[in-house]
Amino acid sequence: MNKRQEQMAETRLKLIQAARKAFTEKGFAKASMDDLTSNVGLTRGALYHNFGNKLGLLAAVVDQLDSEMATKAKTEGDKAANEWGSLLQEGTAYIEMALEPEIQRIVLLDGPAFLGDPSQWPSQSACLQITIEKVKRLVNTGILKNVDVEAASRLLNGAALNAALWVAASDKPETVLPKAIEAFNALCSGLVRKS
Amino acid sequence: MNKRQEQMAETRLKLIQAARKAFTEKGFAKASMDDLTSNVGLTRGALYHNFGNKLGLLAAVVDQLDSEMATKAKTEGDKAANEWGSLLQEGTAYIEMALEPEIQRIVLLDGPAFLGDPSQWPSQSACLQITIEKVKRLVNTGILKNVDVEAASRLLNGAALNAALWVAASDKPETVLPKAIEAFNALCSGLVRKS
DNA sequence: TTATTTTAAATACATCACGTATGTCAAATT
DNA sequence: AATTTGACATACGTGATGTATTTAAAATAA
Repeated sequence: MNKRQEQMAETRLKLIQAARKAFTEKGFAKASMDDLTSNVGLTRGALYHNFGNKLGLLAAVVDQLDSEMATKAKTEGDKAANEWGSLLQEGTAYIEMALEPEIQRIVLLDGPAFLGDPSQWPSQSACLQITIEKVKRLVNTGILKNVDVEAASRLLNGAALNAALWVAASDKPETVLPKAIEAFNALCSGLVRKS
Repeated sequence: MNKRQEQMAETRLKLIQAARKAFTEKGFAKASMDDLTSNVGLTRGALYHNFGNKLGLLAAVVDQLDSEMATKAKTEGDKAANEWGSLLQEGTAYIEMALEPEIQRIVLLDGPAFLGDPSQWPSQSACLQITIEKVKRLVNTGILKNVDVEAASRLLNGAALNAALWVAASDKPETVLPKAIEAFNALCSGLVRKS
């Protein structure tokens, strides 16, 4: 790799790091690009050169977070004993991740508002893809009803997201979280094929 | 009522109308207050006098839309033969309403991003309240499992919302909509107490 | 090694939107 | 009829984005 490319990769990392912090703390709309760049010893020149504009930077940040989420969800899901438990585990993991301010603010709130529907993002919402894969397998093995895979996956993700928003905004998250997970599991059971 | 108050009420209506239009077309962030006020023959002076700031105007608009949604959902739900069907009907109505650009852009995307968690809005999300009432009654009559009412309601609302975002962003909404509704019904059935 | 070209990033500038401070005129009050 | 209130307009300051230009360092070529 070039010395130039190395340098550039480093500034991209720096900028994304700074953006994650700034967007989380101030929200995308109120985060100043002058501020966040100077925090890592750069100027907006670097930012526009690397990401085109403010939205481009947001897209890059969302992409990074989304892929981190997908990895984590998959890891957690794989810990379960069977495929069905795996779906529940992934959902739980998703709810818990969505409690992190970084995820919530950037991916769940600002992301859709400024970049539009997640399924049309460049990253194509890796997180949703994971759920789709899992549901598809469960439908194919006959464990789940024969519902539309993408529909069911999107609904599950949506439910998990709202659960997380609720938990995060509540006074006592630790009390509310188990209730959210229980309700999520109940909803999931609605997809099971009746024996 | 005063002549002055009459006038003021009229300008408030005008501004909210203009805002609904502008926010829907450009999104909250990119909507210019100079533009939307001049569209109804006013200036930003009127806006700041009546709503304090840009966020105040958004809150007023969201409040209006939210209460329209709640009314509609209730009306649709009341058409059903029984309480259970009523819940499904409300959910369906919610999904269908969320297809309207106005609802989607302002209430579902910009609202949470700029005003925060819907349950903490001044309107307290009338829409969610309706669902909570319905679920509460179904739990009390023993039709639903003994899950936490608010948790279940929030998850249902979240699922419906994401379903709508999906349908709206799809190429053929008319094909996708029934799939979304079917999946929603399946999820709901997970809340039913086993006989 | 030296000269030339590329290019990552900085700087300077134009534009535009928000919010505040001030002004104005009609309407309500006395 | 005089005075005060207040709904809205106007003028201005601040700050943020995006673009055009410049700089300087690294890659390439001679």
